[in-house]
Amino acid sequence: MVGERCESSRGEREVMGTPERSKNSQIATSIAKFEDSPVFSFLNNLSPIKPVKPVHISQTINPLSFASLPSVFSSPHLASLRESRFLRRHSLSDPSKPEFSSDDANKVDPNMGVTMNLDEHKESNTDANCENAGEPPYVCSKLVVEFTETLSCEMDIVNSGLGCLETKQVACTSSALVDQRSVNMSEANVEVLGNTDGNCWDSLIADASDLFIFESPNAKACNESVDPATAFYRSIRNAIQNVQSFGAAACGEHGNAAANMPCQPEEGTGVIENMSLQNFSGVCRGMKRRSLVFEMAGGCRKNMEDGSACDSPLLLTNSDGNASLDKQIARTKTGSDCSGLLPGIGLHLNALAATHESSTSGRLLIGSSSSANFHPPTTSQDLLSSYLLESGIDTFESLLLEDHSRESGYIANEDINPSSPKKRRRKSEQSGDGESCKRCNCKKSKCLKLYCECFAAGVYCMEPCACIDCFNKPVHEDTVLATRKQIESRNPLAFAPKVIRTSDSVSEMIGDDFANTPASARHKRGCNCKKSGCLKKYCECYQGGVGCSINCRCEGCKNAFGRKDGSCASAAEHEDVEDENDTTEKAALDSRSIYKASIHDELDQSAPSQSFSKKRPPRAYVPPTSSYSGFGNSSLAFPPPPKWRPHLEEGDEMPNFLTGGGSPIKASSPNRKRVTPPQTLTGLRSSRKLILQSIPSFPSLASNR
DNA sequence: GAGTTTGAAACT
DNA sequence: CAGTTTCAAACTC
Repeated sequence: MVGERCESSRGEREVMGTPERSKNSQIATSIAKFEDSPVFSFLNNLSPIKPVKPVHISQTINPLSFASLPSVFSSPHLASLRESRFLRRHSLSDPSKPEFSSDDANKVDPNMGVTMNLDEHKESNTDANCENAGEPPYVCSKLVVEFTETLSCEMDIVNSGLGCLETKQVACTSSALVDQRSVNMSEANVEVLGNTDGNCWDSLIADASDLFIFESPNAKACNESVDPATAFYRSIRNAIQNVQSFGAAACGEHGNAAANMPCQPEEGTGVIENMSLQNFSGVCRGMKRRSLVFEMAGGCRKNMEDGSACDSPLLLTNSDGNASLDKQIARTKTGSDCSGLLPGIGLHLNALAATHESSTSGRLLIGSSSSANFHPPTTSQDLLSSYLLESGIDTFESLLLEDHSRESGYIANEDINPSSPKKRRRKSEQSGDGESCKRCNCKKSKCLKLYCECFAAGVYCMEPCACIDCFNKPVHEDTVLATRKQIESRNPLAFAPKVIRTSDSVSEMIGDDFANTPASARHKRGCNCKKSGCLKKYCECYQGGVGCSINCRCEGCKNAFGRKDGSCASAAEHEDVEDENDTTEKAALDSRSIYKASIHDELDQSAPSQSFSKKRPPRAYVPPTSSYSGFGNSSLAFPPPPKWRPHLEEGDEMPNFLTGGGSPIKASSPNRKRVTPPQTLTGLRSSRKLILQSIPSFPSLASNR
């Protein structure tokens, strides 16, 4: 019964708000009216949560007020300590509950100074006299404790007397101050005391200042103390927390009968204890929440005790500064760990990489690469950094996302075009184990060389692969990594994409539609075709769906995407001649059908093939310096847009995006090895995504560093 | 599916 | 750095 009453008082505080009801007569009426109601009992069980909300709201108003606290509350370890202490205090306070019971007035909790103080205070309160100037400072704190706990309906207000009720009134004001984020909760209590007993001011202030010392990491030992001073501090702390938790509600309700709805001291002790325990659990919840809020203010380093805690205004406030990041972290971390808000960039990237990895099954080195990103800088890493900078990529995340989207498109497109054997293979692969697997067919390289598409793409070989004696498997991870390192040592960008989109080329495009044309990208190293005329996939430029450029050493270039001499077949030409060119016709048809089928995907992918989807012909790249013109306009055939078609088509070529080998620094072309920096991507943001598409896959670049 | 072609990758 | 070899994809039949 007592427990019910106590709980009911809390619940009624929400329902009832007239201060005048705080009078004893009204209290008694209220008690008689509600205490026996099972409904209220039930409601009271639910009530503890409600009073807290206003507190949070108030906290949101002035979250900065807690700025000074972080130093005290910020440490996760400390947070745990505090939490444990809350629990401990709980257990300690529980016995104090009986204090409200006169029967338990003599009950001594050896552990609890608070209990003692409260008991003493209760006695003093029974005198309805808050003037305890003559008492030691810690006695003054009792007032605060009682006041606050009364607000939390944990205290016996009936015994407090009118004077204490007035004190509560004052306390309410202080609570309001607290709500306004008076910053220092102790001030509120000080104010309360000031109203109740000005003599306690100094001591209380001093104590209040010490109060937070309790919250310090080193305070645990202090907590062990049970001396009166410690007890006093604890009382203050409880009071502060209770004020914080219930102050807002109490402001409007403290005077009501519900607030005064007491746990009648006359009740059986055992019942009271149970009740107290029960009630205290609710209080504890509020306290925990409050503590969490503090911690949140300190940087949100602690897990939210409950879901609402994560919704706390402070969290939101915190999110203001790092909204996107927080959201991301919250999503990835299920919002349970606010510490995620403050992870190092490495952690963030790891998470991203992990996400990416999960999204792209079979990704070989993403995880390691992500972690490897933070290895001491190496030449390759520097290159990557500069590369990214030049590319206008400000985040690895975007790179990852882009790469992922690219793969997605690539995968999606695989379904569309089943023409070639590889397409079929890709398709089967797609339906099979994974999009990332390139289904290599290596027989001698053990899939540990760039010959292997899977390896070059940074993915493990999987079941669909027909490779022999394959080492590119998770079981040989060490070997794979070592090999990759070796290769990268030889060519830092060996795993970088061969085709890179350039803003320069984009800017050269007349219309926006051309921004996504293959001509907007170029093979970094250039091809070295001799016989294929750059009209087959033997040619990396063609395979990549880009035109040849000055970098190419190709002979007889007929690259439909753009010959290195700058000539190009027009769209009309492609349209007209596509039937004429038997060799490329099929591919052209395929590609166009793909375009049509994948226009929507293209929009997202921003692939150069988009232009193709519009039946725009491959645009000849007309480099300003196009000096190679030896291979004229012989071919007007509309070729399939292989390299970019991967997005649309099957993805034979897609691996090339991921596969490396292309080193801007050292061209490996047998005919002419050059030191060719990656084409600078100084494009606008508008072209960023386009650029990103040609960015080397994150894992490949970052791995093994 | 086997064989051929091709050019990048790797090696010297 | 150039030439050669190796390799596997692309291609043809």
